[in-house]
Amino acid sequence: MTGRARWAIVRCLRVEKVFELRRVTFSRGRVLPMDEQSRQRRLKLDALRERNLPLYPNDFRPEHHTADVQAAHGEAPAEALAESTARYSLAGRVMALRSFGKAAFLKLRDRTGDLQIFASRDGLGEDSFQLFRATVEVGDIVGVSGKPMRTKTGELSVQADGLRLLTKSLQPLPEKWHGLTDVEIRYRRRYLDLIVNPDVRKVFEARARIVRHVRAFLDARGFLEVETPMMHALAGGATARPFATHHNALDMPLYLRVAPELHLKRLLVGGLERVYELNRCFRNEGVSTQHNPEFTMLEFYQAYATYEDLMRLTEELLAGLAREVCGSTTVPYQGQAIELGGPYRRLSAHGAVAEALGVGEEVLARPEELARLARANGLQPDGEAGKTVMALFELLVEPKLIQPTFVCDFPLAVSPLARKKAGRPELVDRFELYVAGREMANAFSELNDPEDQRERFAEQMRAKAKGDEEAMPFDEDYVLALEYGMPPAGGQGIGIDRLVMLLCDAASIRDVILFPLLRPERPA
RNA sequence: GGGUCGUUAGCUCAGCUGGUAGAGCAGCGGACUCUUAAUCCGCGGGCCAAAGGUUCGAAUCCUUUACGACCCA
Repeated sequence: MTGRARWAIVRCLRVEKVFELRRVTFSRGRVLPMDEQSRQRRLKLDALRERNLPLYPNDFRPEHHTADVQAAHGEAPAEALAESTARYSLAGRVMALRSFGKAAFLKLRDRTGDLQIFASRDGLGEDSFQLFRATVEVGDIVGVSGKPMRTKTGELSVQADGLRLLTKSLQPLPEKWHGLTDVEIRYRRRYLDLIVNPDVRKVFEARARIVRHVRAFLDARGFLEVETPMMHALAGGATARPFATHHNALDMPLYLRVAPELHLKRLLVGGLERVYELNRCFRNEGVSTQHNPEFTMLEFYQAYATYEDLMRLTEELLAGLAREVCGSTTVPYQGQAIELGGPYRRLSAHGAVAEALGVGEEVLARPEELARLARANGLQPDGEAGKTVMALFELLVEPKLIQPTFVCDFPLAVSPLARKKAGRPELVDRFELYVAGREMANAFSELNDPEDQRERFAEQMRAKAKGDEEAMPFDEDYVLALEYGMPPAGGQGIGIDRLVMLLCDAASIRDVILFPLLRPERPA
């Protein structure tokens, strides 16, 4: 044994002794407990130290992916592979390791898939093989070079003539058979989830395809993608509570936007005519399987269009997405088959509520009767008829709308930015699209009468004064924009997270957001 | 906000009416050049989420708290 090696071992023993006494490691000045396995993994780096090799080298350049090997030799028989002169260099994470005395099988995973590596003393040479044995284990990232082969059991593999540890994993991976199922750890350490559960990556790849398709769909129709402020002096455009923050240099309160609507419509005033924004919005409300405080919304606005035009556009968009992502307009969702090929059923909000209550629609117009029906369903009517009707809608109708359904003609009281219905001033030209019992989209013919808009804001202020924390603030600057003249237009918002849930058959919004909001593990 | 359930080894989970904490995988030592959850022999590993309480004795019973899941508003 060389002096250096002996010194290294002695040092290890000392280090081990310290750990034995303290059982801790140090991280950013904090003392953390360290378990046996992590300690063992650190010790394996000593074999590299003894040979003066870099612990975390970055000079290996893989020239292929595992899928390249599969594509080139997927069907080739063993004899053909034995004569093949093809050579590959690959890099990836060791997902499984079955070791024999002088040979071992590794399952190597890169972003294209898995491939088996055969590492033997004969292939690597005595020294490399011993180094491999001393340092590499499941979870590590390695670089491999070699030629294709087929094992006795017929599995396509690469026979390694070079194998290097590129990055040591100091933490053990979750168990190979059951994997990682603890949802809390899956969300908190999404990287682990992605390493161990390949389907998770598929969801986020699908999400990227969906977003790309939406953009391409709108771009092809002459819509301009824009970015408007996420920090607003007034959080308008939706009835929701905002997150508040503060700008130090300007010493002013700011709010994270709850919707981009009012800025996008200013752009209609500016003559852009067709605009869209696909980005984050923030709402300061509860967390659930349907709600994350930050979420991604698409909003688009088209001049000289009505909400009727947008229904047709929506059918086209969703049918195209279903074909793109699921390969069919019929998509499975939580055990149900959802048909996204249009046209979708249409019904009026009042009609649907009246039907669910088993009364005539005219009954909803009588305040006493409406209040009585609301109380009979466990609601506490607050006097505003339109709001009461929509509360009944959410309770009785919404969960039953499994197949895509446009719900039309909403009460004025819940629609402060929408155009009044001609001849029915208590209603607006608006629809919401429901799929699988959930709101997927919200659209209306835009209100472009500045005097009417001024009155609607005033009504919101009255509601706020009465304690409605979700009521919209009065946006004088927006009314000023309308006074210059906004072309008649239709506008729509689509919740991208819910859309991804639908197309990926995900039960929880957390399954389609890489890093959903969770409370800190230890309160600050 | 309310209800139900959960939190035990790195991971997946047992642990009965209270009697000193268990398995598989992973890890460590050894054997093995064709495995597929490799196999075989041996060995370590735990503040039972946290704090209080009841008890001779608590992972187990009670209370509170934290975090999470599901359902409801």
